[in-house]
Amino acid sequence: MHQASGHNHRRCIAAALHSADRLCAGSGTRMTALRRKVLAYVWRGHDAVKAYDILARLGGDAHLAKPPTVYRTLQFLRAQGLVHRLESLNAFVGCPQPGKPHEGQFLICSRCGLVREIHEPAIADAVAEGATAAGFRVERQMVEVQGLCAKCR
Amino acid sequence: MHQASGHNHRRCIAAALHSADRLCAGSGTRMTALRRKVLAYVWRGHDAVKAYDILARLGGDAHLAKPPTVYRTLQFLRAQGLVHRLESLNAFVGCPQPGKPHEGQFLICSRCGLVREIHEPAIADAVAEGATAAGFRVERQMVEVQGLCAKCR
DNA sequence: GTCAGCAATGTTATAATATAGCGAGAGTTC
DNA sequence: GAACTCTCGCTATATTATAACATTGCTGAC
Ligand SMILES: [Zn+2]
Ligand SMILES: [Zn+2]
Ligand SMILES: [Zn+2]
Ligand SMILES: [Zn+2]
Repeated sequence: MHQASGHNHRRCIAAALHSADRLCAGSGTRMTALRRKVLAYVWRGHDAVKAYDILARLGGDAHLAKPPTVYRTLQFLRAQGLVHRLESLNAFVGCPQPGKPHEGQFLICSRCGLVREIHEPAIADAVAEGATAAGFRVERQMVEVQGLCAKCR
Repeated sequence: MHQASGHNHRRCIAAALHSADRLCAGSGTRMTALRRKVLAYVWRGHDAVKAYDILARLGGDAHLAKPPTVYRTLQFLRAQGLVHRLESLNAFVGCPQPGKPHEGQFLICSRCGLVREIHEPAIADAVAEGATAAGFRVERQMVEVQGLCAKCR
């Protein structure tokens, strides 16, 4: 787990859970205990989480959860915009600014695992322009950058 | 398989195999029959190929290939720059301009499967700038766009 | 030529990631 | 409380990928 030092991470978790309540209330969906538990675990740090790690965690509670439980829950959280999937890692990360649909870009530290989500219009615009120039109509952008974070350089 | 109409696809395959010969000769590696066969199959069209489809194809030749054979061969081809991996599809596609290391961007048609590789410095630059602004040192960029190609729009 | 060395491929087993399909339970509505 | 629907459990299976070791076969020194 990556725990960025110099900040009170409990606030990150609390903020994520609060956003979840707000979003679910707004969309008529339910923020159940299971979903809350999974979201909290995704937010255990600022790195990406594997589905089977969540599974093991839930299983540890003596419930012995099965894969569909985790994947369904993750799908729900993604649909609410609370969690993103990192395609290059087959892993999941909490969205720090859920609520508004966005084209995020992800910076992934290959040393400590930190995942930082940024929203640079310049990137999204450049991608959109490049695709349009090639005759493509963009539905979804996936931008993931592997590298070293400020602390690990 | 996606076969873009209006072009002689045999030339695409021949060009890929020729590039492979040239690159291997230049790097002191061997373009073996197996590698040639896999590369030719990756180039059976302009869409992405799954590892286990390659496996089935090789197995069809009565050799019954095993997964490591395919993954090792793909790894070799990727190392030579002849093939790219599409992270969002868990699939592979031939590089139309191998030989020079490049930060490619991939446009993936969600209807017909066509994969088009572009090289827009504007995209790579925007990503590099965004990452640098966030304190990251970039090692590898992954840009994949899902959408509709010109024919499918 | 032949033999040592190394690159390539074969083989077995297993790990890691993900979904289909159906049924039971719980909250909501009327 | 009966009907409805969303949620969750559960079994099974599909898909993607790697570890570890054995064997084959090319290549270059001699
Ligand atoms: Zn935090
Ligand atoms: Zn986000
Ligand atoms: Zn072609
Ligand atoms: Zn390329």
